[in-house]
Parts: sequence; structure tokens; C-alpha cells
Amino acid sequence: MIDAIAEDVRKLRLFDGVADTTLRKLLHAAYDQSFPPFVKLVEEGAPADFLHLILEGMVEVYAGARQRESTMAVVRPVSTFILAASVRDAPYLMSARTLQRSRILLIPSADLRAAIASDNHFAMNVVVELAGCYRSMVRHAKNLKLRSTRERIAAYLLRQSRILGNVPGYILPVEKRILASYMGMTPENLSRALKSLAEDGCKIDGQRVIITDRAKFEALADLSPLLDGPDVEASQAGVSLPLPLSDLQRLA
Amino acid sequence: MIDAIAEDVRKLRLFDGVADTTLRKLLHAAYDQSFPPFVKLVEEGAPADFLHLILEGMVEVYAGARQRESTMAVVRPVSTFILAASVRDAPYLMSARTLQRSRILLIPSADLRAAIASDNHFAMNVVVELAGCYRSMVRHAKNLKLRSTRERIAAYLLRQSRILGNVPGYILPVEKRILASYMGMTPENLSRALKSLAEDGCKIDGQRVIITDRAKFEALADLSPLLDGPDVEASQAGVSLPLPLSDLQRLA
DNA sequence: CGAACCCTTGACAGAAATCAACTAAGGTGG
DNA sequence: CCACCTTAGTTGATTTCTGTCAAGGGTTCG
Repeated sequence: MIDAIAEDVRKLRLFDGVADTTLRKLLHAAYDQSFPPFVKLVEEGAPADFLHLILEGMVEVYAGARQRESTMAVVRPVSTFILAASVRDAPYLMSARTLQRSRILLIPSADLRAAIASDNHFAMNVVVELAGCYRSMVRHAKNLKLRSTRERIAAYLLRQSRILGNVPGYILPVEKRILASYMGMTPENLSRALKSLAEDGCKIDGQRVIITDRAKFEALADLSPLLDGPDVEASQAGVSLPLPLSDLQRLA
Repeated sequence: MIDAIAEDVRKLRLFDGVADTTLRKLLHAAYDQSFPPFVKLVEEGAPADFLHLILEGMVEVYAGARQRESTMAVVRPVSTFILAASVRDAPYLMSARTLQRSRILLIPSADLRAAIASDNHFAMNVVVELAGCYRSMVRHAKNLKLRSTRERIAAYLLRQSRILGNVPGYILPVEKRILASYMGMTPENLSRALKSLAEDGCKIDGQRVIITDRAKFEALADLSPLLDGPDVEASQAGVSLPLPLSDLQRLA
């Protein structure tokens, strides 16, 4: 079992170059489990007993307070989520639920901390991963505070295109209501804003996005590495922007 | 010189229990420098050549885009800022400037990374520190997305009171325009909102805050560890909420 | 076939940004 | 020591934006 997991887990930057003994210690008490869609994996406020790695599927990380709820990230393979709570042995600050059937690897937080303490190389990987998570969250906050809703949406849509190789069209990777929540607006507001983007060079038809006037749309989105991240780093970040890499998302 | 610094630096959780040899390596090429108020220490987009530690004074961490600008944090001694960029050898995502005369310790990022790689204990400290920074930024984002402006303000004001030992009154640690920016609103809006809080149990007179009806005000603020942090953790986080600990801030 | 649920659209109310004017306080230089 | 200047803060009027409520279309799934 460990060997089967190890193969998938090796793809993770977090374990890159880590000694086999460390990996074995991390995996010996780990669970590799498949969950149906819409299952709550993590409850905010609960003690962080496990580090979660998503191997397959899609997970929404969200937070709530006083009836309200907001999507903080959508995580796709292969990456970790809520690493920070695990290493700190602190309560989760965010909840998580599957959006699709998902395969999740659960590593006991105590084992994680032990591995950090004993394996220098692994510790360095955790540092880099955590720093990436932090930078993702900084970008998220910056987006909320420095861009208008139309700009946020345009930046998001153009970013997706760029990640897929500057394709002119693609399919939205997540439901619009989740997108709306992620970007800090209501679904109604997103709907209206998307419609209005037609005059800025981007047409949205259902789940399909078509960039009709790239130059004009780029001017509105005004992508910047400091707000949107270099492509490379985006895929390193554990808790990051939705990363639509599956074939399904390419426009037919 | 190193010994003089080492004494101050030892207060930092980041260096707690770290071997003297590591500390010496970190400090041998470090600068310990005093800056006047309103000096830019860090420019976003620039390569992260140094880890910054604030030993005395007050530093504003902020970000800009397209004319707009937003305060992301106000940092007080003794803590680090922009640790993530340093360990990743990546461009700063945020700028920083002094708000008062401040004493800053600058440690070359390369030395920092070398120390992480060679000293396991230090690496663990960095992991914990970074995780704290991450959690602070998550809380900041959650505040923006889950609370209304009045709630954000009330939570901030009550948090300060709590940090100072549940005092009924105190002096605001930073200018209101910076507070407004930090909380994602205009100064005008903050001004009006502050005034309106009188009917919710908190009177603001200039820089002075007086909680007149604690029960009522607590109900509005609705503090939660998941949004505001436990007192302990707040002071651990490197990039964190403004922490008004100086005597000046206690109400006469 | 019906029941959810997502998305859209419209009408409205509320909140926030903007613009402008004014006050107050602190610092500078005569 | 005072006049002046700069800047933070406040207040008001107005516009723009956003959330809310309500209704209807479309899809999926039992």
C-alpha cells in the first residue's frame, strides 16, 4: 500500500528529493481514501489532526461566520491543503469539502511535525510550500482590496486562459456561484458583470469562455505577477487559485 | 556588534533555542540600521535580498496596483516581515515603509536559506513562523469577505481592547487613514462608521476609544478565534494585526 | 414527472466611493 | 511668537456600485 501511494505522492513538490525513510514514516499511518462529492473533509475550528493531500478530484476550501460563507480556494491535484494548521497543531481556520469524487491522502499531523524535525531536506520543502501558500493568500487579499469586481473577474478569466496556454476559449473549471464567492461577490453580481464583459473583449456563454478581443481584454485585466503570480508559482502553491488543467476544460 | 544584536534578536520566537553558530552565521553579514519615519524599506516587485526584522518602531506593509494602494499589515517589534519572499528567493509581493523612526535588522536572504538548510531546529522555527504569517493573512481575507465594514471595525476595536487586557479605553495605535486602508474602506467611510458605533457601545473621540457598553459592543463585534485569533497567536504572527503594546496607548 | 438547484434578469434598497468644503492640529520659517 | 502651510480628519451632497428580494428558465437526478 505504501509503495502504491508513494508513487503518486512523489509527484508532489513537497516530497521532492525527500529520503525514503522519511516518506515511509509519513505514510505508515496515513489513510488513502476516496470520497464522494460534497463531503466535508475538514471543519473549521476543529483540531488539525491531519495534513490533507489531494491526489484526485477537486476540493473547495471555504470559511464561514454568522450565516455567511465564502470560498477561499479551490484545490486540485496534486497539492496539499491546510498545511499551516497541521504544522502549528492549531485549529483549522477553514473548512473543506469535495466538489467531485476525490482521492485524499491523510497524514497525521504529529507524523508531519516529526518528519520536519528529523529531516532537514523535508523541512526545507515544507518551508517553500508554506511560503507559497502564504503568497497565494496575499495575492487573494490584494485582489480583493486593489481590484474592482470587473477587474477581478477579467483577471481571473484571463489567468485561466494563460494557464491553459493562452487559449482563446475554455470551459470554466468551477460553478459560477463558487467563483462568485471566491471573488467576493454575489452570484447575481457575477452574472451581470460577466455579461458586461462582452464589450471588453470576452464573451461568456454558459460555462464557455471566449476571448474575442485579447488586447482589449488584457488592458482591462491588467495581469501582474504581483497579483496573479507567474504560471510556475501558481502551480507550486498548495492552496491556490483554481487550476484548470484537465482536458475537459479545453474548448472543443 | 553581533553580540549586541543577538541580545535583542533572541527575543524573537524565530530564534528561540537556535544554536549560537547558526545565529552567528545569520548575523555576520546582517545590517542593524535605524531609519527615519516614512522611509521605504521594501519595494514590491524587487528581489527579496533581505529578511527584515523590526527591533524598534513601526512599519507599514502595503501593496499597490494601478494608482490604488492598500495597507496589508502594520508590524511592530519584535517580529519579521516578508519572510516568505526571502525563503523563496522570489520578488516581494508587498512594499514596506517606516511609520516612525525604526530600527531594522536586515539579514541576507541567502544566509537565511543556508541556515534553514543546515539547522533543523531553526528550520522548524521558520515553519512555525511562516504558518503563523499564513494564518494571519487568512484571517485578514476572512475578515474582508465575511464581515461588514461596521463589524470589521468593531472587531478591530474590541480586539485592541482585549490585547491590552480588556481595558475599557485606549488610544488608537495608528492613523485612521491607515486603519481604513487596512480594513478595506475609505477614510470618509471609516469616519462615518466610527461615529455610528456610539449607538452600539463604543465612543470614539479623536484617537481615543472608549467602550461604553461592553456587552452590546461584543455582540456587534462577535469576536471569534477563527477570525481574530487567540491573543497568543496574534503576537506570534510575523505579519499580523497592529499590536498596540506601548504604554502610550493605555488610556490615561 | 416532479423536485432541487443553478443561473439569469429585473426592480429596489442599502452601502460605499467620490467630490468638495471645512476644521483642526502640527510643523516651519519668518 | 505668530503667520502660514501642510495634512489628517470630518461632514455633506451626490453618484455608483452592490446586495437583496423575487420571479422565471433551464438542467439534473431521483
